[in-house]
Amino acid sequence: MATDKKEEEKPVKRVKTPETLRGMKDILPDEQIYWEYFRRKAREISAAYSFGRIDMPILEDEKLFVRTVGKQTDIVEKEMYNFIDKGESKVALRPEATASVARAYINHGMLNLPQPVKLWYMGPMFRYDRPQSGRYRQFHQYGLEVIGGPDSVVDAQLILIAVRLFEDLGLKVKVEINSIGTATTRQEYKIELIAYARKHRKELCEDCTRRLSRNPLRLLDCKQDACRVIMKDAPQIIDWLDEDSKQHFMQLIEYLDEISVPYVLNPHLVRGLDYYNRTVFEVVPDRGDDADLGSQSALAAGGRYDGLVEQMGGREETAAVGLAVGIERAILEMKQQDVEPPALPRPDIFFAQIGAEARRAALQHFEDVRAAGFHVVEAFGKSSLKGQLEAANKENARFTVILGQLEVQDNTIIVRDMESGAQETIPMEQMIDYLKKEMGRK
RNA sequence: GCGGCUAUGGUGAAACGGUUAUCACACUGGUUUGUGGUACCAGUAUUACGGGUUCGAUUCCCGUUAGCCGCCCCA
Repeated sequence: MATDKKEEEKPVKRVKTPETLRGMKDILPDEQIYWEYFRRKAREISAAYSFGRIDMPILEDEKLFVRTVGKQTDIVEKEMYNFIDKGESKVALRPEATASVARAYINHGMLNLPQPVKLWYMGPMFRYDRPQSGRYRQFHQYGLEVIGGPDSVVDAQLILIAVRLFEDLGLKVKVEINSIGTATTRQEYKIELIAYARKHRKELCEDCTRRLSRNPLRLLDCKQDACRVIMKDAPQIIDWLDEDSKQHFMQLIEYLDEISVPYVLNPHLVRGLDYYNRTVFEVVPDRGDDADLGSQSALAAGGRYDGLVEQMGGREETAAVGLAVGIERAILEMKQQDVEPPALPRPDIFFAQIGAEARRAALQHFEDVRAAGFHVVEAFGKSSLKGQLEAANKENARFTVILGQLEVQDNTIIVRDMESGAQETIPMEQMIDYLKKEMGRK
C-alpha cells in the first residue's frame, strides 16, 4: 500500500544505477510515434511494390561478413561486434543485412523462384563505432533487396521506391548516383587514381595520405577543401567503365529521366563495402542549396552487387541490387524538417469509477464498451474522481463515463461530455446506445 | 582509433569557494473521502563516478565513465 512507504526504513546502501551500453538507446513511447509512422510507411511501400518480408537472425557466422563486406573495410576490421560463443564458434552481430539476405537466398534455393526475388527487412544492426549524431552502435535499417534482376530498370525502380518512401514520410531528399563498374575496371581505375594523387601527395591532407594506400576511392569524397580542389581534376571512374557497365549506367539514367526521378550525378560517390559494383546511390536530405549537412548525412544508400551470390557459393551468376535506409537518421531528419507524425487518435471515452464496488463492476463494463468498438481508456489505479477526471482531460477523451456507489445500486451510469461539461445519468443498459448516439452527433 | 565541448531532481535551467543546493515544468498525494481542462499546499537530488587542493568544493585541479560535436568510417 502506498501509505506504507513512509514507515519503511530508507535503504542505506545505494545500488549503482544500471545504464544502457554506450551507443545503445531505449526507444520510449513518445518516440515510438515516429517509429510507428516510419514502419507503417515502410510496410506499405514494400507491399505496394510486391516485396516479401524476410527476417534473418541477428547473430551470424563472422565469416559471412568478413568475406562479403570485406576484410579490409572498417566495418569488419574495427566495428564488428564479434565474439566466440560457447560452442567455440566465431560469431558476429550483423553489421548490415545484405550478406544475410544473400545467404538466405542461397540456403533456401530461391533461384528456383520466379526471378527477380524481391525481399525487404527491418531490424537492428550493430557496429562498434564512436557514437555521434545519427550514429549509434545499435541502429536500425529498413532495406530492400532485388535478387536475380540484372537489368538497370530494376535499379531505376529501386531508386524510385526510395524517393517515394521519403516523399511519403514528408521529407525533401535528393538522390546521388554513380557507377563504380566491375571489380576489374575498378582495380584499373584505382591504379590510375593513385598515380594521379601521388603527383599531389604533398598537398593532400593527412587522412588522404593514408587513404592512398588503404582506401584510394575515398580520396574522391574527402571534405577538405585542398583535397577537393585536387580531386576535381582527378580521373573519373565513369571513364574507366567497361562497355557493359557504361551501357547499364546510361540505361539507368534514361529510365530515371523517363520516370522523372530527380537525381544528381556524383562522380565522386563510392561505397565502403566490397561487394558493390556498377550502380551506387545515396539519398541525402534536400534542405536547400547552402545547408551544411554534416557528415552523417546519408539517409539511405544502396547499389548493385551482381557478384555476391555467386561469390558466396550460389550456383550461377545472380545479379542483384539493394537499398538500406537508416531509420534513426530518417527520424532525425523528420524532426529537422518539422515533419509531424500523425498523433495518436484521441480516446472516445474515459471510464471513471468511485469506490471498491464500482471499481469491480467497472472492470467488466469497460470490456463491454471496448467490445462495442469504442476507444476507451481508464485509470483504475486512481481512486479519487478528481484524479480520474484530470487523467481523462490529459488523455483528451471526448466523454467520461462515471460509475459510483450510487450508480451501481441504481444500475445507472453518468455520461459526461468533456467539452461542455454537461452530464446525464442514464440506465446502464442504455449506455452503449447512448454513447453511440452522442458520438455520432460530433 | 584521434580531437574539441559538456556532466546539478524525471525534464529544462540557477547557484560558480561557505545557502536547509534555487526555480519552472512534469510526477505523486492532499485542500472535510463524488467532478477535469484555470487555484493552493506538500513530497521527490549522497550536485555522473573516483581522487586531489582547501578550514570548507556543486563551484578549482587530475583521472574514469557517459553525452554532444568534428575527423575516420558509415545507415
